Amino acid sequence: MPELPEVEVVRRGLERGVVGRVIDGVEVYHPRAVRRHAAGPEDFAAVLLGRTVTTACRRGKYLWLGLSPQGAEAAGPEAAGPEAVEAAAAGAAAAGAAAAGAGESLLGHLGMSGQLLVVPSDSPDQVHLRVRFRFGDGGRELRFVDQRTFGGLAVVSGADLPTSIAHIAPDPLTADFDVERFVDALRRRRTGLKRALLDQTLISGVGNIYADEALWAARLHYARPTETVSRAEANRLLEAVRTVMTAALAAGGTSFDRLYVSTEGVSGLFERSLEAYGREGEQCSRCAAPIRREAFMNRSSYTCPVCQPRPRRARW
DNA sequence: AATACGTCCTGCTTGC
DNA sequence: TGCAAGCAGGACGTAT
Repeated sequence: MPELPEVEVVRRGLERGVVGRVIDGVEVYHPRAVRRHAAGPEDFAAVLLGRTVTTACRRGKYLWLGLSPQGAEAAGPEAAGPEAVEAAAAGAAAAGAAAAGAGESLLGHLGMSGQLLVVPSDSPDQVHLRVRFRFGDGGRELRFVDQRTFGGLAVVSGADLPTSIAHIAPDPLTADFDVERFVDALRRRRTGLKRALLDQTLISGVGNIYADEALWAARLHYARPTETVSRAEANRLLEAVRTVMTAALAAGGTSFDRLYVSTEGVSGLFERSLEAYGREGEQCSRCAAPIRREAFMNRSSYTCPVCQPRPRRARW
């Protein structure tokens, strides 16, 4: 299931594989894949034609491709190569608010099983191929493949940060993540600790796997009421989130159920490094107690019953 | 306002 | 053997 590290691997693949290229063909095979595109599948395909991909960005689990203005003379791949990327990055940093909201982007979310693949045009169609993008250079095409169709694509306003995801909090791997702000906001909540971690308006990019891994690393139980979490514990938890995600990114992500792959179709190797998630009955690497699985929020939570004792006052 | 929960979706696994 | 229930779970709309 793609969370921040997996989405970042995909973003990097898109940066290498499609930035600087001109879209000249779009085919939507399943309308649900573009349900967030308000104007419908036909408009989705039409509005992308002739646009150059200028950037590949990410916040939390969302990723988006910056698009050259509609109707602008299509720049050749050479003209809109790395220079365009640098210009966009510099513009975002320097112009700040002035650049925010301007322009359009192809926004995507992988959901549970979404894949963005950059593959040769003559490679066989995937069973769950939902959208195909061809490029003017005739090179490899971009394919959105999604078995469970929880993911989706849409053309939206905003290039710096699409307006439709302005409610998504910064993610903990960005340099300007405000630690104090996060700690304060977490401790003001009145909910369980894992619920808070999974709330993308508080901190983005954390899903079920890395929430369990970070809680295990920080020796905290998922049902700890947030108002009882000390500043030190909150900082420890955030540090654990960063550590586990950084390690996962270095390993190419976690491919727990083989539905997550990079743009090249490669699985990540972090599954073998998981300490809690998916390890029910196996020994905790710290204390040898068997890892416990419990139903929680209609999904599973894995904890070490010794390292992560259930709080007397539990909240979930 | 803030928090909680049902719903969407498909394919693999489990159990009778 | 075959069928059905269970399970995986991110984000959003709705309910409280």
